[in-house]
Amino acid sequence: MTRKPSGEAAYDALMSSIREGVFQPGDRLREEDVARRLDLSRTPVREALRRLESERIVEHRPRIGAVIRKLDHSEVIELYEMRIVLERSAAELAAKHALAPEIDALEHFNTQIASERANPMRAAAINQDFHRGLYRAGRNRFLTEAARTLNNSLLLLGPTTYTKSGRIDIVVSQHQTLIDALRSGDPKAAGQAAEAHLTASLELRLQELVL
Amino acid sequence: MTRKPSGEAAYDALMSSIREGVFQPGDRLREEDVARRLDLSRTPVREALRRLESERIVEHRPRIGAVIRKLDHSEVIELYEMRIVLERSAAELAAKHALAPEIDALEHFNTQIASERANPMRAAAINQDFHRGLYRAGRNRFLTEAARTLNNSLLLLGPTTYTKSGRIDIVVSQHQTLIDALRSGDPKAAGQAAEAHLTASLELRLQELVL
DNA sequence: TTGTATCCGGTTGGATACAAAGTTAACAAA
DNA sequence: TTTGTTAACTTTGTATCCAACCGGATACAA
Repeated sequence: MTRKPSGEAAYDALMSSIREGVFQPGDRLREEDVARRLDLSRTPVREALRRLESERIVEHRPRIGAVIRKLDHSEVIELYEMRIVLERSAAELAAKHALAPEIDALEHFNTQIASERANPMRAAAINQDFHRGLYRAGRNRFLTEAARTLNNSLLLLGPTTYTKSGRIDIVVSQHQTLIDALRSGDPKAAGQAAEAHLTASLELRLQELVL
Repeated sequence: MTRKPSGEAAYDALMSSIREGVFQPGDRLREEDVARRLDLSRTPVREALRRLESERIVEHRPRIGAVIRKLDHSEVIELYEMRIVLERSAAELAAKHALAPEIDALEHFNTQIASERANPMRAAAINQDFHRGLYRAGRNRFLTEAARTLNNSLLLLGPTTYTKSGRIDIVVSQHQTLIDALRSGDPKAAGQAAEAHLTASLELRLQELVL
């Protein structure tokens, strides 16, 4: 068994740290610091940081270090706008290409989300699976990859908004609308359902950001 | 004047080489070779190669080196499909956000393309400007960035298909349809114009690939 | 002749050492 | 007290060095 390259390990570790909020937007990541923390040399750390830079998670400021990006208001809007673009397209494509078992799987995820009403963290995780499944059903690797990158950027905004009571039920029903459209192989309806879903999500996010 | 970091220079150099066909899909890029050629050490070269990898231009094969990717048939389809997604969205957004001078600029580019009928290379270059302008008018940095990456992938397919006689006139007229839609601020029409334009482009590309 | 084991060369993976450049802090002067 | 200047320090940029690993070639045995 060949173990995974350190560079990748460093990338994963940093990603997790960001996901868990250990590093916050605005934080500096000095190569030497990170290297010490992960018990590696600077070389693989650098590699990881450059990768984060190419995904626009960090900004590279010479002589300062990598800084975790802050998204200003307009960037948040653009981010969600882009997410809507991608997800609408994924839904349209999935309506054309998805096989019945794939749609079944989506429905299964949605049921699980509903049953985890009490546990927002868990529900959010399954929600990720749902969306990943949708992209995969769309059968376009470039689209899937773009979505993955975009989701990473989304981490910069902090944890997902699943705490509001009643929110989960709304999400589940929106998912169901999408699933129905997929089953009937209606790209247009699927696209609109996805768009409506994410638009709602954006509105909620904006309400939170105002706080 | 601080000169640009070698890593970036290496990236640009490699990118140009690919654009100009010096390196072809399937070619191996050994770090040491590239380093010698650019008169650098392996470190910045590595950085450039990793970046190319993250943009899916090269594939990283341990102990073999970076290999310039070959796109199989289904990937070509997916690539264009994705391009249609992005450009349709850019057109829709541009219809909402573009200022009159921006649309004027697009029209100017289109006129230039028409006047360079005799020089396909030159026309292709201006065509790039046209599309870049469209994205910028869409006012979404994530979308613009995704398009940039995708265009790099497109380089893997070789030079653009502007040689066919009459092709340029068709392109120009399709661009004009799009411009008209932008002027009337009609996102739907703009999106459809963009989609029609790129669909035609895909068809042509596929005809060539069969050869 | 074919299958297998072993060895050697090539290539990347990672670490360290050194150079260059910006940042910051201290100090002096207004 | 504030501002300008300088000098030390911090941090990245690049080169080089060593180690690990894979692949192929070769030799030996069945």
